[in-house]
Amino acid sequence: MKFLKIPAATITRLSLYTRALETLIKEQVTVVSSKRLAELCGVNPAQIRKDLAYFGQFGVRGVGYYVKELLFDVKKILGLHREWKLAIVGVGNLGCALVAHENFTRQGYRFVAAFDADPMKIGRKLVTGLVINPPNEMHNICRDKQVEMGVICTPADFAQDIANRLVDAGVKAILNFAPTQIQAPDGVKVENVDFSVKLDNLAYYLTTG
Amino acid sequence: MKFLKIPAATITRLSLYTRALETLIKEQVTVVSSKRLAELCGVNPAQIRKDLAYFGQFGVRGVGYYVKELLFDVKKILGLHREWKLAIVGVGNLGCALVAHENFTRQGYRFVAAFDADPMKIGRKLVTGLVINPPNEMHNICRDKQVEMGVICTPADFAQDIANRLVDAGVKAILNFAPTQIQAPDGVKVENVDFSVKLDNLAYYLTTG
DNA sequence: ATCTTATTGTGATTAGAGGCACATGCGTGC
DNA sequence: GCACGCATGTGCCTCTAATCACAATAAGAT
Repeated sequence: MKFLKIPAATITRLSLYTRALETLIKEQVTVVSSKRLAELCGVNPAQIRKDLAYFGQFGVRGVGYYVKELLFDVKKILGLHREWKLAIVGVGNLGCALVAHENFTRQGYRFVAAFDADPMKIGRKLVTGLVINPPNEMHNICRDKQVEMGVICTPADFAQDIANRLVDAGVKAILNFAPTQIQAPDGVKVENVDFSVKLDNLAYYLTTG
Repeated sequence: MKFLKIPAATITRLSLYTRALETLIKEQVTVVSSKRLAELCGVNPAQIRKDLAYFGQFGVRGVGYYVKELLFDVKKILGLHREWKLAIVGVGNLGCALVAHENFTRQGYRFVAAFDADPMKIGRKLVTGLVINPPNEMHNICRDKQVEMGVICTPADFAQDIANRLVDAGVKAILNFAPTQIQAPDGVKVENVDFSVKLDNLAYYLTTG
């Protein structure tokens, strides 16, 4: 396949594939067809084949895909073959929950720093043993601990300021849970986890059918 | 404008617009152009005008949109002019955090029931005063309290079972935080909040540039 | 009253993603 | 060793969504 720009949706689906493949491994399935995998992920079989085709040839014609191999390859494509160092900013209810959450721990995502503006919290430890630091130390600590991703769990009003600080500290990827749009310079990727938007979608659906 | 099927992406953006409009109201701005609003939301101005055009004419040519009016209209479109009754299932760290979170409380989303399978938790109260019930009472309680949306915060393995119970209890909209794909019958809308996928996106971005 | 300026609403255009369908090629059975 | 069946890889087509560009039109200035 020629060298093409890869759709963001493809990357998102690759992530879905890894989960389905992990499930298959648990069930001791060794080979899977695009048809079967498609059912598990709720997508079109051709879609799967095309997504994979962006990165090479992973299947065997007449057979399918070897589950373990494919999982390895897809993880490698996504960059999940290594550990990632994260910092959490805003250690309220949600922030604490995330630090301990399986979605992070399952793969190689590790929190190595925590920040909060609340003076009452500074110096305290999270359940993981992580010490909470004040935001003004973000620059030094993040560089020190080589933080690669920042997770923002502050109220919306502070999110942009925190994002700026993270960028300043050399962080190139931000996961934003605050319900607001964050501006970041080129070269910094922001992903929003916006459940208020999802809720509104549901409300609309229920309202109109 | 003719009667057309409305893209899901449009609804998602409408939700973004409401947030930007609320910010503008706080800043006492009374009129806004599609250009300005587009900047705030990070989208194309024509996109905004077209999104709105699906539902009618809301602007004044040569002037722009009256912020307060537009916010009212868009909220009405999304169904945010009324209260919505939710149930939370899975009251771990994340579940607890969500029940108290501003994203839900800000608009008219109200938790009226909570469920968890852990016998240690049943009968206890959340910070909001909500009593935790066992899953087998879901059917009766949800119908009793007229729950309209269900929020799933269980581990992935239980998510599908819980979804089935919610559907059985007459719930027509599900917000799923578990990292797994949920099957639901026609007429039931499922939205996934999947931060493990978002993380993987960031990992990919950092890996390949 | 008319002209100017600003901004909407929308038809036309472009871009892009998803799905179909078939040729390709691997493995198995005879 | 050959033929058959099956699932991949991929060119092509379709459909949808985003963007452009302009005509319509409202407010304010002259």
